[in-house]
Amino acid sequence: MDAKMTFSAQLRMVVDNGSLENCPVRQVMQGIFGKWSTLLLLALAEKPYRFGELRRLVPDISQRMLTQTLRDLERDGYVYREVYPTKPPSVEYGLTELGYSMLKPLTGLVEWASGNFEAVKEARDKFDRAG
Amino acid sequence: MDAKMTFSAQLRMVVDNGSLENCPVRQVMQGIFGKWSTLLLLALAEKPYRFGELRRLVPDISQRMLTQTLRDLERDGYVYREVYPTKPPSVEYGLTELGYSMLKPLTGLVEWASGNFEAVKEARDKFDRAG
DNA sequence: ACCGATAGTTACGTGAAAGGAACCGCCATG
DNA sequence: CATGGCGGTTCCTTTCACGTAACTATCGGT
Repeated sequence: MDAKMTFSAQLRMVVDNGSLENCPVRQVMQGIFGKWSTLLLLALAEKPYRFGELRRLVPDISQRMLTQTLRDLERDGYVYREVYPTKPPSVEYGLTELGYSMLKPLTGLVEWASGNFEAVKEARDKFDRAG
Repeated sequence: MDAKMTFSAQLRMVVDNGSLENCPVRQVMQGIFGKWSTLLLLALAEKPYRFGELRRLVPDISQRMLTQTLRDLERDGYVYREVYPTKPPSVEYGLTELGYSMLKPLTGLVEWASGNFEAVKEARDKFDRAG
């Protein structure tokens, strides 16, 4: 659906629907732009992981933020959570179809960022020097 | 450059480079994910606008946030700012080449969000009902 | 009896981001 | 002479995302 939209059509999607607070695009994007969301989605894109594996894979994340971010991603339907009744119980996280589908445009952005951060860095330095 | 990257290669881009604080991908993405950034970039994609025109186009933004967001986008090289010595002086904002280049992957995400917010909404409702 | 690993939850604190309101200089118009 | 539009800046407050630390429960091993 909506295969190609003009910029102004997209703008209207973002800006309309009454107040901006209720804007559907904003509501979806906010769930993706958390500090750890992209990182975890990329990790899970490779293969499903268990909670502890994710902790070791992303050492800077706290236990609390890992739980919370995974819950948020699960709530939005990007990630599934499966509990195996082993002892001690193990919990597997992985991407849903919706998650994979969303990851495609998201990785487009990640690739752009990793390919262009030099240009952005230069722009920043130039701007700051012009001060 | 980096035409195709595996997920794990992307993950390494995000997670490596020593501490996450210095991660280049994160540094670039944070400049894009502000509350008003996407909205303004989409607006400027249509055509250059003056400060006051942008205010009227995005009525919910405060003067302060409009100035600040435009400055941030200018600093990162996505937006140019041109002052015309009319009276009173008028200031035009528009996308740079870098801005247009970044907007392509970004609109991919916006299109995904506008096409799939129903699915996300359903996932949220289902999750919340399951309690 | 105690320690570590599993996968969390709860309470509390903090800094960055965002919002609100007022103020600024300049000029043109009524 | 003062009012309004232009393009901001400054100060103050609030909100929220994120962080730290401690606590939970169950089981296996030593």
